[in-house]
Amino acid sequence: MQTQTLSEENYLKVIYHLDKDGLKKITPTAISEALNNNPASVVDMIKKLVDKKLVQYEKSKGVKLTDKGRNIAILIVRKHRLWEVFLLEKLGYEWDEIHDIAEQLEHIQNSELADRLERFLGFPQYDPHGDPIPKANGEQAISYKTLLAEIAPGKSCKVVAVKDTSSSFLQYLKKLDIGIGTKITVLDKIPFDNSMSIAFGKTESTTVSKIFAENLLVHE
Amino acid sequence: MQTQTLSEENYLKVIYHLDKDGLKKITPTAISEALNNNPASVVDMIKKLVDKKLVQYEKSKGVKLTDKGRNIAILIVRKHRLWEVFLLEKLGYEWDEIHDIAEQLEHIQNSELADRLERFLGFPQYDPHGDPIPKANGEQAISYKTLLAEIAPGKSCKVVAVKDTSSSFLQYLKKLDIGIGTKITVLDKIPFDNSMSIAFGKTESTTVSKIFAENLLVHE
DNA sequence: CTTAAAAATTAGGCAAGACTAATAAATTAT
DNA sequence: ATAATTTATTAGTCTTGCCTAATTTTTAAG
Repeated sequence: MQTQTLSEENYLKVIYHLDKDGLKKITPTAISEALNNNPASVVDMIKKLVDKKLVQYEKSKGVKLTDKGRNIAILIVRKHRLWEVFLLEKLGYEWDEIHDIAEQLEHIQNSELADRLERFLGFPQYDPHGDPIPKANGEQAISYKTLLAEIAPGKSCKVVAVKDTSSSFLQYLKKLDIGIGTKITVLDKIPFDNSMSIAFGKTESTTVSKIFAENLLVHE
Repeated sequence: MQTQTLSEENYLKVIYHLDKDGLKKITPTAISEALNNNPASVVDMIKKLVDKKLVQYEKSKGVKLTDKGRNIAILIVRKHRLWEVFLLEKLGYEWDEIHDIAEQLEHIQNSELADRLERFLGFPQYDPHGDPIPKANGEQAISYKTLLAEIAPGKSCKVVAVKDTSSSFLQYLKKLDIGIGTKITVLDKIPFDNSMSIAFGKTESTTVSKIFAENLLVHE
């Protein structure tokens, strides 16, 4: 099993992410926009990836990952998300700092690394942005990410991520003592200004604004 | 503060390691042997590193790291050794598996990473090979290590590190069941070939070669 | 001191992966 | 359907970091 270059891995990952829905045609231009590079470079790389049987390419159907290519991409995503959990939970980084580091860590090559890391972290299901972490066999939990604003009164949810990563928002959350994993119960929604009253931790009731509720991602 | 390429970092690290004693002249050939590449490549890179003011080079005095270059090298070594501790203690890797992974991890770029990792690991002083972990300010614990080869017959010592970290050597140690902390008693030295017979653990007597004894670092 | 051997350097190339500019093909709009 | 526009592709360069072969410089030996 030959190994990929860093660049090849990044292409596979981007193609995988662009394929989210599975319907849209993945074109060289789309890839070049995602990678912030030149379409001509993409065409070159597609040829290389086709040679290596990591993708298929037909002008009419666009780029498709082969099983082999998809497996590699999933492993990279798996590593990325596991490392994000590590950076946040173990090293104490903030939500907005971990992505760039995980972007580097995801390329560390060692056949056992992802599995060992996963075990060490206690088999987390979601990363700190609320995205599901693929399992060793490639399976993925479904992403239930919703905005707090969409939770119905009476229901509870668990904070998985923030949409706005500005430090003013993060500091506000810290002050409230809301973090990843905090369980929030929605008590009431006020139609007038779309604010909501919520309960969490030791706080029995607090009112948060519409903007607040639209920037907190939760799992039901 | 501009960042280094992977290759540049590897050169700085190798030059730093070659400078251990501080006396020997560091030549392009020595570097090429350490990196397992061609002297011509080394000459190219030296020019580049001189331009970046990371090393100085005079034919008569050889290659010297500048303060800037040395600081970068020390940080790489620091990261390498911290990651080794992580891999061994947290992820449960074996002694001989960690080097190659740390070799990749040492290049992860983030200004806070080493410090956070160090705190997470509880400020370890030595890595799993017994080598001191440089502190954030560049200071290093002193290495009190001696070679097994220098231990007099009749005396005992404790393994603290290996000099050769090749996996062939580490695997040999594993097979013998020698690891960090193993107590070894030197029974005899054979002047003919500088081999020595030693006792350790349940092994009452085994003969090891000169090369072996010169690659095992111990504490009397 | 002169010669042989070793080390350093230069010159010229190569592969990866990016770029620009030019051209061809496919879409979209008229 | 044809023109206009957008997309894809090709050709030719560039940089990084490596290589080989040839040459020069240094060191070591006789």
